[in-house]
Amino acid sequence: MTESGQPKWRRRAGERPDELLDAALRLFVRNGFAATKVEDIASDAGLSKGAVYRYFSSKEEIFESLVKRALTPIADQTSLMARTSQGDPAMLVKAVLTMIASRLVDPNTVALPRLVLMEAGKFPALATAYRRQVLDKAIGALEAIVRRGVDEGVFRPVDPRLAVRNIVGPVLAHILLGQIFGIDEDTRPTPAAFIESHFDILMNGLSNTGQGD
Amino acid sequence: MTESGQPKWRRRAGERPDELLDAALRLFVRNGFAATKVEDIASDAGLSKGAVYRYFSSKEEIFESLVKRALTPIADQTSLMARTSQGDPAMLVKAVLTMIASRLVDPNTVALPRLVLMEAGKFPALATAYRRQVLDKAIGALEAIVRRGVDEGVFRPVDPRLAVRNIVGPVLAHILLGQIFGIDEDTRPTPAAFIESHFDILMNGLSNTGQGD
Amino acid sequence: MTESGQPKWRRRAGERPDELLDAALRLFVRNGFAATKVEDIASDAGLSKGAVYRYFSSKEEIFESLVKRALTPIADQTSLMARTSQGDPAMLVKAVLTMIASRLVDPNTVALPRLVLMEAGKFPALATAYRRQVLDKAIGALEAIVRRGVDEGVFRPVDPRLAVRNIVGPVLAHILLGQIFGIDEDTRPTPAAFIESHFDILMNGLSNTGQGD
Amino acid sequence: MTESGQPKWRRRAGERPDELLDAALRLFVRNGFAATKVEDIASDAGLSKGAVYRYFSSKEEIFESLVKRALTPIADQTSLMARTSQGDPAMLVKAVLTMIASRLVDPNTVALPRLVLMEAGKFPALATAYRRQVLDKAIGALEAIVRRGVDEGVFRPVDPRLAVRNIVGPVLAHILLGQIFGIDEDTRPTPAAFIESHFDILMNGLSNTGQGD
DNA sequence: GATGAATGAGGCTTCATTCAT
DNA sequence: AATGAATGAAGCCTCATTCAT
Repeated sequence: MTESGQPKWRRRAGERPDELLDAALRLFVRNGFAATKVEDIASDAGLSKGAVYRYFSSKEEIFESLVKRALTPIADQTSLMARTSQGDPAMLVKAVLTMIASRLVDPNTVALPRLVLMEAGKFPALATAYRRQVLDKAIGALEAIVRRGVDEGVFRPVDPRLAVRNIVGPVLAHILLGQIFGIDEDTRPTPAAFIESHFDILMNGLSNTGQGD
Repeated sequence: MTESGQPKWRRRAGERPDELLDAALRLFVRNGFAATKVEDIASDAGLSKGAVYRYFSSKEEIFESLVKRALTPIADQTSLMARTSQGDPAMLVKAVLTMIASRLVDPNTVALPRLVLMEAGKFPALATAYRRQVLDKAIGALEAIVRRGVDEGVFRPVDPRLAVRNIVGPVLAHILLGQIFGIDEDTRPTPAAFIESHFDILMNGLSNTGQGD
Repeated sequence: MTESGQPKWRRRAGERPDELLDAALRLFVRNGFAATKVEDIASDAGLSKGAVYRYFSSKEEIFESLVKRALTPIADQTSLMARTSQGDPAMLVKAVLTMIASRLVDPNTVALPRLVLMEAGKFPALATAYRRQVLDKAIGALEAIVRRGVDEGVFRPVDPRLAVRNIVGPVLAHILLGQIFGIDEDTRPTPAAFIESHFDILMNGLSNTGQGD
Repeated sequence: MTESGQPKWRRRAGERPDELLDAALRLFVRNGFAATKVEDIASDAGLSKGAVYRYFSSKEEIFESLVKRALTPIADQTSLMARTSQGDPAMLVKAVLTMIASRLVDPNTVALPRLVLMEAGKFPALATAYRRQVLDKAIGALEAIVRRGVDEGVFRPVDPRLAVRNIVGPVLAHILLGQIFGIDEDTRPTPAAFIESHFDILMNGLSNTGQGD
C-alpha cells in the first residue's frame, strides 16, 4: 500500500503478449518446443502459469504467433529486396549480403529460422509459411539477379538456380558454425569481415588460374 | 501362432540394437526426440515396448547411442580426409566435395546433423561431440588445405577460416533447401550437378571481370 | 410481500443478487453446477466476474441461495395446499393437480426440482431441504386427502402412501417426457388437456369392468 | 516372489473395462460426471489413474460406453416387450409393469436413467439415444396396447398418448421418491406391493363413483 | 462499486519405465 | 527373451477466487 508493499502483480495487458512471445522465443530456441514448459515461459515473462492462457489459447498458439510475428518484418524486407532489382547485379548481390549481415548481429533474428527448422516436423504449416514468405521470395530474387547478370555478360554462364546456393550457403554456414555450434567462439569474425570475404570469394573465385594466367 | 512352428520372437539379440537405432533415427528426425514415443520406436523395429529396455536403459540412451553410432564412420572418414592432404589443393577441395556429395544421396546421413542440430539444446554433450569429432576436424582439414593453397599461390590470399564457409556453406544450403524445405521438389538437381556447379563457381568466381580483362 | 410502503433502505443494488440468481438458475439447469463458470453467470446477468463476489462469497453460495430462494414460494404454496384439506377429496386432488398444471407452464419452476435432482449428490443438504419443505409436505397433504377419501368411502380402500405415486407420477412423467426428453415436441398436449386426462383416468380407472358390470 | 509377496497388480485386461464401467456408474450416479475424478474411478476399480486410459481414451468415453453398455439389455427387453403385444391389453399392461418392477430391485438399472437425466445437458447425444432406444419404443408399445384396449372396448375411450403417462409415471415417482430422495427409507414398500397398488388403481380408478352407481 | 488481470490449486491426459506373466 | 498391463510423475489447461486499478 504505502512505500513498502510492491504489489504482487501489475496490470499490463497491452504488453503481455509480446513479452510472452519474447520469452517463448528465447526458450523454444534454447530447449525446443516440446521441452519448454508453459510455466517456464510464464515465469520468464514474469507471469504465472494461468495468466498465459489469457493471451494465448494453447502452447501451440504461442508458437504459431511467435513465428508469424517474426515473419512479418522479414517477409517485408524480403519483398522490398525482391523489388529492388535495378542496377549492377554484382552490387545487388553485395547489397543483399550486406542486408543479411546487418541482421546477423541480432541473435533473435537468427533464432527464428533455426526454430522453424527444428520444429518443421511438428509444424509443417509454419515451415511452409516460412518457405513461401521468405525463402521462395528471397531465392527468387537472387535467382533473378544472377540470371540477369549472366544474360548481361557480367557473370559467367552459371546455372542461376544452383548459384543461389553459393550466395546463401556461406551465410548459413557462418550462422550455424558460430551461433549454434559455437565454433571460433573466442575469435569469431565480425559479420562485416565475413561478408567481405564471402563476396570477394564469390565474385573472384578461389583459384588464381583465371586471373594469373 | 505357436502352431506353425514359428516362435513369436526370434533370438536375434545381436541385430536388435541396430534395428532399434534405425527406427529411432527415422522417428527422431521426423518428430523430434520429445515427440517420439518409445513404443513407436519399438513397433517400428518390430518389437514390443518392454523389450526395448533389454537393449537400452532409457530413451536418452537410445538417442546417445544413435548419435555415437552414426558419428563413428563420419568421424573416421573425416579423419581420413584430414590426413590425405597431399596434392593439389584445388583437387583436394573437389575430392572433399565429391565425398560429401556421395553421402548426400543417403537421407539417413543427412538426417544426423539435422537431428543433432534439433536437439543440441537438450543434449549439449552430443552437440559438442559432433562438433569435436566432425566439424572441428573437417573444418580444420579444409582450413589447412586452403591455407596451403594460399601459401603455394594456387589460391588468392583469402582468409582460410572464412573461406571454409564458402566451401561448406553451399552444400549446407543445398541440403536445407532440398531436404527440409522441399524447394525444387520436382526438378531437384542431382548431387553431382550441384557439386559441379559449386566447384566451378568456387574456383572461378562469379564475375567475369578477372577473366575478361 | 407487505405492499405497504416502499422501504427506503432497499437500494437498487438489491436487485443484483436476484438477477444473478436468475442467470445462475438458467445456466445450472442447462449445464449443471460444475460446468457453469462464474464468469458465465456474471456476463449473463450483465456484470463482471469480480462483481459477483460482492454479492455472494462463493459459487456454492450462489447455488444454495438459488435453491433457497426458489424453495420459499413453493414451500409456501405447498403449506397452503396442505392446510386447505377441507371439502371433497376428489375435488381437492383435482385442485392440487390444477395448481401443479398452472406451474408447469413456467419452465423455471420445472427447472428447480431437476436442478436439485442433478446436484443432490454434491449438495445433500439442499436435497434434504427440498424434500423436507416440499416433498414431505406435499406428499403428506396428498396422503391425508387420500386417507380421508378412503375413510369417507369416496375412494376405494387403497394404500394412501402408494396411491400418492399415482397422483404425482403422471405429472412427473409428463414433465420428463416433454421438457427433458423432448418427446412429442411438435404435438405436445397442453397442460390442461393432460391434467384432464390424468384426472379422468385416475378417478375412473382405465378398465371398463367396474363400470360395465 | 514366494509366498509372501502379493504382486502390486495383476494382469486382467479382459475384466478391466467392465470393472471400470461399474465403478464409473457408481460414482457418476453419486456425484455426477463433472465431480467424479478419473482417479476415483480408477481406485474404485482397483487401478491406477493412468491405467484407465488403456481402456478408454477419455473420461467422456467412459460415460458414453457406460450408457451404451447399459442401454443394450434394456433396449433388447423393450423391443421384446414391444413385440409381445398379443392378448388381453390389461394383462399386457400388468406384464409390462411387472417386468419393470423386476428391474427396479437392481439399483444399477435404476441408476442409469437418472444418470442420463442428470447429464442430458452435457451429453445430448446420449439422451437422444436413450430416448430412441428405450423411451420411444416402450412408449410406443404401451400406446399400442392402450389403443387396442380402447378399440376393443376393454378400456374406456382415453387418449392413448396421455394415458401412457398414467402407466409410466407412478413407476417414475416410486423410483424418484425412494431411490433418490430417500422417502420412506425405513418402511419402503416392496416393488411388488407398489406394482399391485399401481395396477389396481390404474385399472379401477380411485373413485367409487363409477362402481357404486 | 466495478473491472478484469493475475494467481494457483486441481483435474485430465500422456508416456517413460517397471514388472508379472 | 518378450510382452503389454500397470504405475506415477509431469505437463497442459481450466477456472474459482483475489486484488490492483
